[in-house]
Amino acid sequence: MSNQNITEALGYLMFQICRAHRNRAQELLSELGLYTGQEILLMHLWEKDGRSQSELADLMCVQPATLTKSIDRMSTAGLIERRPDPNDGRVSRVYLRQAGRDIQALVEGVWQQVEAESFAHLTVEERILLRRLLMQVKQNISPD
Amino acid sequence: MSNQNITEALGYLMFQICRAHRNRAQELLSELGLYTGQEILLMHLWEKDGRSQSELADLMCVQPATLTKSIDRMSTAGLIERRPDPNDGRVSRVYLRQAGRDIQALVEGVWQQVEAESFAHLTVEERILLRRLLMQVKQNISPD
DNA sequence: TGATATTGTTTAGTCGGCAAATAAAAGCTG
DNA sequence: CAGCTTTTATTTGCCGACTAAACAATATCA
Repeated sequence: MSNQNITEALGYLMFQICRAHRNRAQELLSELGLYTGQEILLMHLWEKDGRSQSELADLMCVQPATLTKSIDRMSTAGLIERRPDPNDGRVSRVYLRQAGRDIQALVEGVWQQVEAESFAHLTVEERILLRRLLMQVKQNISPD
Repeated sequence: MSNQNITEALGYLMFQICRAHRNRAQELLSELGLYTGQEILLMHLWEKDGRSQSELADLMCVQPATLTKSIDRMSTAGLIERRPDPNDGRVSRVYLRQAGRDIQALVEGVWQQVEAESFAHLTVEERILLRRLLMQVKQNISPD
């Protein structure tokens, strides 16, 4: 119970898996001209276009300052664009451009592939169980 | 089975947990003057002092270039120091300095605290099960 | 109405990561 | 032994992430 060694912590195990997951996703996403994390932003726009930056920051659990630079780069790349909110001069809303829409299927394919690789050799029951356990962990640690 | 939506992927769930875990650890480690990831390097030195950089890179699943800069900063901070290997002119070995030894108990305390917070409300059986499932995922995705 | 919060975004600086190119030392091989 | 290959570490440059601070626009309230 009192694991002195960090190496044996469940948190460290998850840390290693997430890094491997990220590296594998990056390997495939780089072929689409994307960097890690950019597909998450696109995903939220595919779900609902024209979100404000603070809205995106909340959804992505990221600081607003992180988004500013990322949106700059993705705008330069032609994936998205900023447009000021007509009703509130403070907020700037983020909209998909055509290039950002066009890669949706490819990006989702990448995620499905990595998902399949990661959770191979697990039965359906085990996946359901894993999801239930992880949901509990998320509730424990997320500042809801 | 064919989850179109990335939000519902198990990989995304783990991604969110890892970020929350990292942020929580960072919050506590910053009080010790450490940045995220530095405690992992120290951990491997506490286990065995004087490791080479390539050895550390393997253990940490990190590129050598990442370590170079991190070791620079941690050396400046007085936590560790580089010493050339007497038998092989290529390798430089990393040794703990006193400040790096002194914070071991504090850092391990932080990890135990975050571990306890993260995996609260899970029975012993559930933790064992979670570990088994995660080990399988790690084997799937890690380039052993 | 006018002074004071509050909210949304940006800027500057730092850190952990990566890839690609480079340099230096050791190992191998004919 | 000379030449090629492999291993080890560094440099450069970029991206995602953070904090702290600044700035601009809207809300709030006396």
